[in-house]
Amino acid sequence: MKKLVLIDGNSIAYRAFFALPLLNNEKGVYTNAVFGFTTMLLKIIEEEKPTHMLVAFDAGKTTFRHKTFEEYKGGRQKTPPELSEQFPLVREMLDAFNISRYEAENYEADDIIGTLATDAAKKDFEVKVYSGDKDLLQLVSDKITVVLTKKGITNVEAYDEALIDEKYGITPKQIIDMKGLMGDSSDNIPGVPGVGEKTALKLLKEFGSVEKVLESIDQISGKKMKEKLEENREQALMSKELATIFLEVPFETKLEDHGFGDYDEQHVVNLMKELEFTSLLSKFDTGLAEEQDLEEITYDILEEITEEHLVKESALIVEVLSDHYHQATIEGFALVNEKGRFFIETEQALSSDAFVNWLKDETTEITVFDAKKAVVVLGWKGVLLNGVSFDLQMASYLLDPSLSSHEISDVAKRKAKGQVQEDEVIYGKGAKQKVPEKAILAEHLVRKADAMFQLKPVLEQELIENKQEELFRELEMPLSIILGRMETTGVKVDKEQLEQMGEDLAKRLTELEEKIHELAGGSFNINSPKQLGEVLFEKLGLPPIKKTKTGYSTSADVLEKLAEDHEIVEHILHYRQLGKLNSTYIEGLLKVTKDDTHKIHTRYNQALTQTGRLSSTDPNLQNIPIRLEEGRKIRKAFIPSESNWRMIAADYSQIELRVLAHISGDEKLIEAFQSDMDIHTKTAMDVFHVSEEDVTSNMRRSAKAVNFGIVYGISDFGLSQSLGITRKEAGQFIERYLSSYPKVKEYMDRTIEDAREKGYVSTLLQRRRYLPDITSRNFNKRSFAERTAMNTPIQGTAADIIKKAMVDMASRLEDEGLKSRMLLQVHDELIFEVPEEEMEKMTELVREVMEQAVELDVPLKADVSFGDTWYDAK
DNA sequence: ATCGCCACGC
DNA sequence: GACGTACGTGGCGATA
Repeated sequence: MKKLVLIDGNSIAYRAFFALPLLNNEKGVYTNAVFGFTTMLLKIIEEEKPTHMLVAFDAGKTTFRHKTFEEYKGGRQKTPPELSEQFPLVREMLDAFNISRYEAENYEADDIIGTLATDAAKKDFEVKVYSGDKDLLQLVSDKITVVLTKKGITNVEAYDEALIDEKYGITPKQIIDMKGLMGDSSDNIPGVPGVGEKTALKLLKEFGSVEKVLESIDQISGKKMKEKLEENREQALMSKELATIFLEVPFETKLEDHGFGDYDEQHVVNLMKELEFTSLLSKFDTGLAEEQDLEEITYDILEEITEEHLVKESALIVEVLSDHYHQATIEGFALVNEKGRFFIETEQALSSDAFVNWLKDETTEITVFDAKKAVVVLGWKGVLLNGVSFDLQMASYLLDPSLSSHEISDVAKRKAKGQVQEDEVIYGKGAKQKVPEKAILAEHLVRKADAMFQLKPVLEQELIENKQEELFRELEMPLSIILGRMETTGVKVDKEQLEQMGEDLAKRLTELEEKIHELAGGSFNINSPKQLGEVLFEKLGLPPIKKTKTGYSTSADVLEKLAEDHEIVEHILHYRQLGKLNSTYIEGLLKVTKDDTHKIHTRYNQALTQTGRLSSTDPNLQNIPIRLEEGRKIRKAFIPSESNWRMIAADYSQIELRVLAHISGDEKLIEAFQSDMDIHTKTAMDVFHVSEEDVTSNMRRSAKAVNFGIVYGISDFGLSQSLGITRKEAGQFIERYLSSYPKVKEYMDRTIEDAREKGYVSTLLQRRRYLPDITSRNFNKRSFAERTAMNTPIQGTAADIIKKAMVDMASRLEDEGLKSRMLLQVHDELIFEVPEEEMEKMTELVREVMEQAVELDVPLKADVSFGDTWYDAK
């Protein structure tokens, strides 16, 4: 069957413009509307698979409707120039896709669409109309569907007759009557004053049309309403006329001329490249095109490495495919410096004394990508890499942590230095990943090293301009080596302990499962939210409190509210809790424990979070349970790796709030920390204006939640959730907090202002986070950016501080010749394993180093504890 | 393989 | 009044 898609060009372009932030490409051309439009276009092509397509635009300013009513569309805001300038680009994009476009003097896009749609319907086409304008609903019939944008650009809703009936209770034709009565402020159609959507629909359901309503004025209840209708007879009829889409626009072309399907992909790809729509390009086969773009590169495959090749300033690739780099295979090396470009096979490299010694040399200045990975991988092979001076990934991350990729190929593209293919193109991905033949591998690695060699001075210069050089050289670079050592050291676990807990849990889970199935009156998978939802809310008839996109919500906060209604609920909560412990922690940890050493080697990602914190994977050792005793016991399995050693855990007390006190300079907060008060009690005193004795546990709980909110930048909504109060109350609460701490309020305002001016916020050690949404017209986006602006300097500075403490700690351990080892970092906490004889010294040293990491206007406080296991160090 | 839901930590 | 609301990682089930 033939299918015609008609697009209301102006409407969709407007929609895209306002839905997206004001993107521009490198040349400074605004592209957000074109981008949104193109996204929509691709979606339509993919989903509708139209045989015919046409995009209609409004032509000049006046149309035949202005003869009827001069002020038609009066009072409209002028199209922003940032949008106007994009229309030619939209047209260009349509031409690239070989899609017809049409505009006609005197007529609006609606009329063109209406004329074509009805014509096509007669010829038995299936017709889809895309717009953001409800007016078009009048066209709907059994052949014509109108798809309206809902929110954003690709979130749409398709209206057929049934849906219009469901939503409005009228037929498509009556949409015109509805507009006639209620008017349309955006088009400046007056309608009948005092009649809105509700009244219009009521009248239409009773009488059927504007004309019938006017004939039957005497039957209408309400004196006012009668008067209004009487007075505005003509206006109502005129409004209806204005809202009616004209279906006989004269065309020079035939419907058949607007076929779609044959277009030059390369043309589209080129235009998208020019506009920098990289995310959209992935849908096209650009691989070939990119390969053609690569210029030749020359290099040598080194059979013998000599001093000649090993100069001080070099870029080095240590190629490892797997992200999971512990004991991974090295695929090859590439070396680029002023002497040339070289590829070296792994065997060759590692058996060359000259090369290995060069790697070990601390005075070289090697540029790598992901220093930690290189150091760890080589470390497992017994090779030391000591001369790393520049980590390209780290530099890219510090310059802008929000970039979704810091891969060499992407940095190279961004800075237009060197030509590198993406790793995925060379190796494939997932199960299909494999190493290509030597020549291809060698060239790829050389290209990467070559790009790094060129990129290093560029990024270095940017770091200097940003005043981030010290952060880079003195903090993150040394830390990456330290983290690598921590990962390689690993932490020992008591496997038997974990296995024992696992058996215990398994038994209890079986019991709970039986109980739940019995109470439910049948067996089902408790782990499936879908099945669980059906049991709870359909079979057992409990009230569904919250819905998710795909069905009923069964989250813990929902279940807690249902606990009183049915016995089954508490068992489910318990089942969930134990199930989580068993699958994620017991089974999860056992899976990643090395068989021979019983050690776990996590990996820290040092170039990922937006705030400067680390993250940890395989396994994540930063979310081992602690809150509930049941889960906390998992920590009993983390033990020292040598006999007669113990665990030390040291955590910063309220580091974020201390940072806040420092950067805001608020006297009350500073005083509280100088006198080492319980900060939540202090907050309760200040917010509720009571003395210390009069702070109830509830007040303290609320104060704690507000402090939590300040630290994590949550919204009034977030606070209302955590305290179980209304959003309004939560909002008032936050206001009370801010008026209690005026300097904090000043800090918040100043930071937002700052972010607006500069486009980014920074931490104590000059870490940056860019916040483009801070000027967004979208309330949510803007609010989110504002909260981020306030929160990032706090959380990010805390991250800076503990990182500094780690670097200091590592040098102290070395300077003092201690055997103790730093094992883990959990955001505000450091874990060590310590020989018995160093315990006394270490407890003091750790405290001192952490508290002296930086000097603030408030003291930093670290609590140090120890025990035979991580659990006991509390 | 990828998405959605849920749950754990700070 | 919109609209969806700290940062992460991982397991599971459902779906493609």
